[in-house]
Amino acid sequence: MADIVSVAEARRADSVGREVVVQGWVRTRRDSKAGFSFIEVNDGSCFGNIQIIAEAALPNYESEIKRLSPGCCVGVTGLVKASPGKGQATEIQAAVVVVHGLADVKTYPLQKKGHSFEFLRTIAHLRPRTNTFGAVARVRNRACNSIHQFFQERGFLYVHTPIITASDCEGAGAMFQVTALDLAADKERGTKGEKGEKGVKGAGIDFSKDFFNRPAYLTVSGQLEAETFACALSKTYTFGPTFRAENSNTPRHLAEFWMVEPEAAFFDLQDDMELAEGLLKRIFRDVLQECPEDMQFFNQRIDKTVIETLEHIVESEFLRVSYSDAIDILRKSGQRFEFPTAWGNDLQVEHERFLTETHFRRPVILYDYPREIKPFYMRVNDDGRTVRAMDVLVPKVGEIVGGSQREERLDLLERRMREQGLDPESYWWYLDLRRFGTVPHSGFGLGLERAIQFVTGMSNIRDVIPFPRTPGNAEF
RNA sequence: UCCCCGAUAGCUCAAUUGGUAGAGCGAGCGGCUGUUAACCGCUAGGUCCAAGGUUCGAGUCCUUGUCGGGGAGCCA
Repeated sequence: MADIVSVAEARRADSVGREVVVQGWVRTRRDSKAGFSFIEVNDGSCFGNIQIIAEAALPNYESEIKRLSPGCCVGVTGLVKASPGKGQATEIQAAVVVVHGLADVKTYPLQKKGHSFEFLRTIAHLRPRTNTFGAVARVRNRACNSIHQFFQERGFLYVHTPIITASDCEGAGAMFQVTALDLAADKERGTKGEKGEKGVKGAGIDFSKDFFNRPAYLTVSGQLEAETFACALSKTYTFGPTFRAENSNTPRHLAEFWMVEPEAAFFDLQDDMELAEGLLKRIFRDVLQECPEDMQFFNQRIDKTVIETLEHIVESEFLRVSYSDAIDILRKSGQRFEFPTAWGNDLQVEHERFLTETHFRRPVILYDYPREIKPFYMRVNDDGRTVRAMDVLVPKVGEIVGGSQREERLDLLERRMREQGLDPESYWWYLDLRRFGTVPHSGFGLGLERAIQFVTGMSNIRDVIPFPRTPGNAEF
């Protein structure tokens, strides 16, 4: 009886001699006048295809097999043999070829040739069938697995923070509002009655009658909620989707993206940096080891330096440079920058690129930023002018991790909130963590897609998430 | 949101100073072949993004819009 096996398994040399069934989608078919056809089948289990030898003697050879084209779905029963040709260790001599579904070659959008990523984005439902997007999917899966393993092995608890949140002031950018109200109907009412309020946000809408009796939003970060669990269970992390309604149109931004956010009690900024460095190295090492074929592909077709870069990073220490030292380096560099490099200004992309790509040529962790340019929850240093923030910057992608030691002192935290125009009242539960058994703690956020971009060398973030959400784009 | 660039065959792209639309790949047919981004020959295939405008004449110049790319801001 034939075993149902993956293409990955059938490709292994030790499968020679086995009677197997493989199932997948046709990539190409080449006919030989010697009386048979080569069919390449891929099922996503690995980068490579399995080559099927289909003899003309098969009963459905003329009726079906010779009509097979890219995109058709087949199941093949046959004997795995050592392949005499170049390019593959094994092939399958087909005894039975079942055609599950044909794909009309005139209308099927994917061809044997390479397509531009811009075009593939317009057929996001079919692009997983391409080499590149299959490889991205496998690498992304591997990275997610590594993230969980990394934290689980270190005793971090996976906490599910809410997707819908009522706190509209997490300070990480514009939010998507969530409502169960019929906004179209409410808008009509509003414009009929009070003409003056047209155009005002929420005009004519009474959110106290909404589902949550208040305005609600999609989360921009699980950090504040994760802190509540860190202040009880010590080491925690969240890993889930986050949403930003910013009108960002860049190859590094998405409206919906996945973020890893560890939050750990008794961790200071040093511990936080070590944790971030360890996590990134773990992801890189695992992907290199576990996805060699996919990485080889990225190295050949996408970015000829990715493997070398990742190997180098895994072996070397991330540099740690204070914000103040970074400003000194930039000022003394002799480089001309569009934006001034004065102490107190936030670093611009050009500055980050100079540091990671020209000056240090590797990942850098910057820390101790000016308090004015960082959010309220970051712990103020003894100098009073900096906070314990840290950003991990990598070449090309830029900021991949942003984190900090959190302010655990109630009075200072409240003062910082008022400084930034926030009302401590609305953060009563967050402040309770400092009121009752406060603890030094730290955490960071890792943008999953940016990490995948860095690992694969893919230049546009829209091509490392299955279904990208960006301004004006949610077709699939 | 701002700046720059682009949109022509199914895909990737050409088209001179404004003068009747081209190639490669893909597709169809034929040839050849243990092939592997196969190869060789022939054939078909176009609302030149949309709407206005300038002109005897617009793929080409102008305006507006839509979509895409690059850069910037916001950030992860």
